[in-house]
Amino acid sequence: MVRGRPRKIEPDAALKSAMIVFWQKGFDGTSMADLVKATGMAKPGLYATFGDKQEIYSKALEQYVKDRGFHIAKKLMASEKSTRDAVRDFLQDIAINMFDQSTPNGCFLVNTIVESEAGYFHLEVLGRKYNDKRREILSHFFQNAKTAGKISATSDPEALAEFYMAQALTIPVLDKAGISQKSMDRFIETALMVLRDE
Amino acid sequence: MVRGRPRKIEPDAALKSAMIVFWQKGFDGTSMADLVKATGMAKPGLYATFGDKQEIYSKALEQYVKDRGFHIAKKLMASEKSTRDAVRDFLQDIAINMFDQSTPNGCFLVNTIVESEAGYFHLEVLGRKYNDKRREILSHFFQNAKTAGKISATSDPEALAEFYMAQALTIPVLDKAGISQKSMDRFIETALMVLRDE
DNA sequence: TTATTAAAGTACCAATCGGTATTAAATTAA
DNA sequence: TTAATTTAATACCGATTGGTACTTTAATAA
Repeated sequence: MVRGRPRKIEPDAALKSAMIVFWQKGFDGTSMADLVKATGMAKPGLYATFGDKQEIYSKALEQYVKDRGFHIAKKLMASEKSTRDAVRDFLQDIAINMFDQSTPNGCFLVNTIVESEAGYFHLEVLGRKYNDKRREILSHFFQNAKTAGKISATSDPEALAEFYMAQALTIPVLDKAGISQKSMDRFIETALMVLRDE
Repeated sequence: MVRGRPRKIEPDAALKSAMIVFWQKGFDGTSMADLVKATGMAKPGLYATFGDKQEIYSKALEQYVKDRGFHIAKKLMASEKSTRDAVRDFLQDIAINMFDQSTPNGCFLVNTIVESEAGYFHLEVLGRKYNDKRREILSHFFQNAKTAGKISATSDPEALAEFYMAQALTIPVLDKAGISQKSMDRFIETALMVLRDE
């Protein structure tokens, strides 16, 4: 059996709470006191369990991406619909998350990319790493679609992957800018016009 | 003549310096000490001239949008090229600003939109206000193009305005994500496929 | 000169920042 | 019971936070 005093808060639960706070208020906007209040852990417990503020942020972002980011991209890969319809689902899945009132607006990954600045520890590296991963998944998707003859032989899978990865970044920004659900739907349809022949 | 001790730093110059710092480090990431160092004004001078930190931020953003944001949109309005070519210029003008090494990466307005969060003073209101203005200009552009017969009668000017306003928000995020100039060009060409018939 | 005006500059405020040393409590193994 | 182990909890650290009171300096008007 495990010796010592039992934990009051499980690390995973604490990390999830910390994620919400960082997502909502950013790295600079979040204080250790905020994390203490949100997680229910005392400050020394946070340091012992996760490390310093930067490490808590890194681990929170990692959990966010694993839980949310890749899940949608993998659903895209598994889709058996037409390319156009599969991409529509992909963008709509992201948009639906935006209007979920039980989580903060926007996207934690996009926040990280935008808040990062050269010399600002590894926020920058972190944001790019996860974003590149998402673009790779999209790249495989369009590569597969091309070899399967589902999209035109003259289309550029890399360019399409880059474009729709960019749209996946845009949707959270539009959400933060206060766009309506109706406008969001129209935006997605317009973005799909790039694939109008497919 | 003006009585009293002459200013060491002109308010406009100080505001420009403050703008760069806020642009680079965000509202939370910028301290009053940072502003003192950047502007050359002492702290009491900043308060007397501009007000508190929030007011300095508001005025810095206002100056940013007036100097940079509308200038590009107005150039679009004045363009006599085809709709497609005019929009290409519009997006490329934004991209060129991104790779200007004399200013921070990204866009101050996008940073404001992303950093803002419900209940977080008027960052939110501020960001939306300026963004709406830009969308209106784009809306007029596509409206004009439609009545002039430069784009198809079946196209939706509001949807096109919304889409390209969104791309104008995306370019700075791509810049922050570390995209290359070559990829940026390819991205713009892909985004123009929405107008491929025009 | 001498007021008057306005800005610069210094020094300070309480509060909060990220981070840690230390002690108290709760569990298991012996 | 006792020792060992692990976490919780309190209290504290120096540094920095946003913001201000007060003094000094440099100009003009009388």
